[in-house]
Amino acid sequence: MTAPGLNAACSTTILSAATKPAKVWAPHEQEVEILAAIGEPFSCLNAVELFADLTTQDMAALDRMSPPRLFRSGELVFSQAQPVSALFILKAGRIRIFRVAEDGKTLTIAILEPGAVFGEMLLIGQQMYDNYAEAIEDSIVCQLSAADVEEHFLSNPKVAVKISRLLGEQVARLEERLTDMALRPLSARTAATLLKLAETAPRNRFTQSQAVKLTHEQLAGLLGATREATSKTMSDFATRNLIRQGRGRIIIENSAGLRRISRTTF
Amino acid sequence: MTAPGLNAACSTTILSAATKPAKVWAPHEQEVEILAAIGEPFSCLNAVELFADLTTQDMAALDRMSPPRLFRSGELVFSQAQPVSALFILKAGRIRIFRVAEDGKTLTIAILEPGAVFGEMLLIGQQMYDNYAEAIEDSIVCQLSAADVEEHFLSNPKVAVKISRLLGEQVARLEERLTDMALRPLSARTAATLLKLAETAPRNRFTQSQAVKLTHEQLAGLLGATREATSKTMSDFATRNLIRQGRGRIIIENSAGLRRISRTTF
DNA sequence: GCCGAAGTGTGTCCTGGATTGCAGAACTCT
DNA sequence: AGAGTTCTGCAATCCAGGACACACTTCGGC
Repeated sequence: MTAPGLNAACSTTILSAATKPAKVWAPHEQEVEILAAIGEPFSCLNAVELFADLTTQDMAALDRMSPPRLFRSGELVFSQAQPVSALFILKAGRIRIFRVAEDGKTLTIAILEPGAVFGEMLLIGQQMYDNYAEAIEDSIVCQLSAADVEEHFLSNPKVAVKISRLLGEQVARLEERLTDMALRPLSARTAATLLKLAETAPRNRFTQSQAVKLTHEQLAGLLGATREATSKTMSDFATRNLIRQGRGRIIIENSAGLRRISRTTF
Repeated sequence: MTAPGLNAACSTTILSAATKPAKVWAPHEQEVEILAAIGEPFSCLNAVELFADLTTQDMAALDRMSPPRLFRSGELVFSQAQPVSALFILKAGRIRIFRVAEDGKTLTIAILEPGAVFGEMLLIGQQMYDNYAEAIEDSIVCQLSAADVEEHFLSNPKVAVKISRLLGEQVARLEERLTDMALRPLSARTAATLLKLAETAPRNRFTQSQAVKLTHEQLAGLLGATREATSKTMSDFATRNLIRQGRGRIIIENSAGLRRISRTTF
């Protein structure tokens, strides 16, 4: 239950610690909390599906080679300046992967939850990869160097197949998103995105409602829309009782209704 | 030189035959031409980069199992109704991969040239894959059944790695396209797309100009825009001498100029 | 408690493309 | 050579969202 899975249901203590953003480098007691988490018994590797087929020895070896590192909320994990040369595993916190246009506008490709693996492009010898990764909460990230990955990984056919599957899913998701972008109005995209995000989110066992922990601005980045337009859509949804709003969090009230809207074209 | 590569530079006879569309099933002499191509000495498999690492025996075996099949211009290679259950190799002609929205509007995901492999999602056990594939010229396609692929393929780690690379490139392309869609105006997207298409196209050795063989409508499908808007952009480009137009083909005259526009944001 | 920052609600104006509806030009087939 | 298709070119109108510009509120820090 403390094992970091793909959803955020893990290790509440870590998460709640990471939740408090500390923009201006204010090392206080919360930092100790986070740092404590680094030393926790659970390695970066286990419980990450990608590594499930490794031998215990390999796993241990890799684990020793992958020092956990803390990124403050707002810090860049990688960028053009510091191009990807490693495989990252997100242990705690949240990371936003995004791209930047010439004029500075950005589109968020994904928002990662603990347990996610990123920087996978390196696995396939891709140099050109102009994505940025930024911690949107204080986050703990382990990194495996390219060489280590090469040695322990690509040799193992089971892992290779798993990587293919991973990438394949990503392709499917991206194609879906692309067509949404091209031929669906903002309202539909918003509804769809909320639902998708909710899947990952923990469900309140009593009310069955689910909370998405994002600001309108972050959501807008994901939708490829402006903050204003997104806000408008959200308050529209709110008045229709499809969602409830709280500063930085959105609670899905009526997922059926959202699903209907998400299928709408006009 | 007759070997089908990833660009369209191969086997001119086949291609020119396939060029003539025959919408209403009019089996005439052109068909014989196409059918003749089926029997040609070159197998579907060799010269496709994905299979380069197979043993000659494996290759021969697979080749025997992959009957070439003719699709008329306009025919569907697969769809929801006939979901993907095989790996396809495009031997001659051109295939358009696309998705459909509820209201019937479509977005073209890719336009494939001879030598391309598609239906790769099956490789990774993806069922949900609501893409359609349609021949936009008379095309010859070989197909490998899922079982055959499984047996001869996934066992081979080199091939697995190659598949990863393939998918990885696709991910990169899609992310690029997604951000273009989200934050670039039509003109920029059009220019960028033309340039990308031109890469694949053969280059006129004298003028250095390259021709993209698409109608405005097909291009619009790729851009996620209407035919009209695309036409407008194209004639704009034409008056600026960036391109020259011909029914169903666009000749790049000034790729530097296009590149400049493709980087523009406004 | 107070202050500043971050997050949200609105309102107005303005524009890039979608929509609609034709008309002419270029091919293809017979 | 004629007839039906397929492409391409306009032009008029409409509208979802972008760009700006603020006001208000909630929160975390001091």
